[in-house]
Amino acid sequence: MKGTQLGEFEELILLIVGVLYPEAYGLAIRQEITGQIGRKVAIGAVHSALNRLEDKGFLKSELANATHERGGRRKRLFHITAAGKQALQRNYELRSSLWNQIPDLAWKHLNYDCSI
Amino acid sequence: MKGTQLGEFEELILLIVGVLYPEAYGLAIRQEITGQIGRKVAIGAVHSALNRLEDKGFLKSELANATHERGGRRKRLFHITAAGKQALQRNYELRSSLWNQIPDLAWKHLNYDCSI
DNA sequence: GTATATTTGTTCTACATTTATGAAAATTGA
DNA sequence: TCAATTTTCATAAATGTAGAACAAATATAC
Repeated sequence: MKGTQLGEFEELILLIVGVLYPEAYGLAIRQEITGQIGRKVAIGAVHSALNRLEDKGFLKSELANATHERGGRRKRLFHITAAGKQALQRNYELRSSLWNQIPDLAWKHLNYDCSI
Repeated sequence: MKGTQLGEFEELILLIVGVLYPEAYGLAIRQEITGQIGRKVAIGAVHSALNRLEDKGFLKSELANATHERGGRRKRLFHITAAGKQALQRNYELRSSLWNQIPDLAWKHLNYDCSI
């Protein structure tokens, strides 16, 4: 992948930023992944994906003002750019197209529980 | 990703193996990617993805008999396993679900061509 | 017929990018 | 200062990318 391509994890993060808008920031995104999707990831993985996505122009971010809660470093809130939305749509269309091109024949052999 | 996850390129290869069934082998897959999809990849990239997919249990392969064409070496023909189909479907459903959870609000700001 | 070239295809090796992990550092309210 | 929250950083592992080396078959020249 060379810069403009969207990795598997990156696509997941991009979608979740959309779902969580306008409260999409590192830790909340991680919670969504572990809680809703049931996949365990470290916080660092999330942030490195967020940074790459911003470098590629699929996300933008700004620092939010401090909240009135105890503790709490300022959050970096992310949102999807037009390019990000376009990348998601392009991926969706490509996969749909390929999926529809798969002949029924390709699934037939799955019914027989043979070893090959 | 820990062994069972499907990478972006791996998912593409998996789909194309389905499309090309039962004539899915290294070079044909590469031609489909460059010709139909317009993405340039080296033949080594295709084979390493195929090998990983077979290791993960998403593909199986067998050696076909040699053809009577010029240079017709035996091909290694791939086909999707039940686990492979399941992985594709799971990915599809996860992305559809997330996409539908994105509030309209998340796209509103794209209409204004502002810098943030 | 046999040696050599040509074509088709896979395997091997090396390296780049993405994903993964957890500890350390930074910022904020009390 | 202290405790809470969030990001940043260093590092390792998995995935993606590239092309040369190797193998096996047919074609062609002699």
